Amino acid sequence: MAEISSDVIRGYNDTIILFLIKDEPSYGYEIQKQIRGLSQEKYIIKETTLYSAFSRLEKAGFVESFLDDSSGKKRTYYRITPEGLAYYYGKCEEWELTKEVVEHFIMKEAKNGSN
Amino acid sequence: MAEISSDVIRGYNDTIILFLIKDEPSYGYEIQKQIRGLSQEKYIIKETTLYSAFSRLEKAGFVESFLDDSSGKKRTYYRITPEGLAYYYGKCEEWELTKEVVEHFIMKEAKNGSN
DNA sequence: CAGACGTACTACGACAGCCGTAGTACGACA
DNA sequence: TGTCGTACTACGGCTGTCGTAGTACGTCTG
Repeated sequence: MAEISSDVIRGYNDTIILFLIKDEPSYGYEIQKQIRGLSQEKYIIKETTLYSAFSRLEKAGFVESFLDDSSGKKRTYYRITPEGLAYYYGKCEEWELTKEVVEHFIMKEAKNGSN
Repeated sequence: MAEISSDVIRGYNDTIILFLIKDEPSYGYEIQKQIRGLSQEKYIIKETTLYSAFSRLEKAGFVESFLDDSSGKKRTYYRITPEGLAYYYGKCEEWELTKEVVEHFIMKEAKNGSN
């Protein structure tokens, strides 16, 4: 059973995060669980990867953070900015292109049979 | 016009190279041109990226090199090994999985319209 | 009430792969 | 003779991922 290598996803972690906060703000732990769930355990983002992505995105102006402890837990929520949304849509378009390109070099039905 | 960022392809450069030598050996310059051509100029691999991939692949036992100057030019050709072929097919399967996962987070028809 | 467990992070440093820059070398062509 | 295209090699910087570790607080359990 193939596993997804992180180098493949590398260019899309930011995009995945933006997707998950684009309708409503969320926070690290929750996003991690959502990625895990939506990918059916096929992709589990590492905490350090996730939080460093947040700071990168905030530095870039693609997300804004705010604190909320109304749940009893202190959490840093992230909200997408208009620039972040534009970036997200750009990445979606890029994805379509990338897919097209990569598939020139990929064989589906790779092989039937043995070793 | 979207451009493909290298981080996206990062996990697939090796796969692309293996694809291009899997039926017959080839060499750096030629492979570079093939990638450019097959992707319709959408992906242009950098020389340094390409050659460092070759040495990585050779170290891993996925390709073998040999010299040929019968064309008047001295060239280092690379030939895929059985292990390299197996790796290639594995990557093809991984690609299908990756595609599936990423597309949970991508919106097609991202937006119609302006800016 | 102590300790384990789950939640929610932060800090630090290593490493891999991409890429910019630069340089070599040689043949063809003008 | 000089420029262009071919065919590389070397070096070093940078970005993003990830291993390891540690903090802190709430809840649940015995």
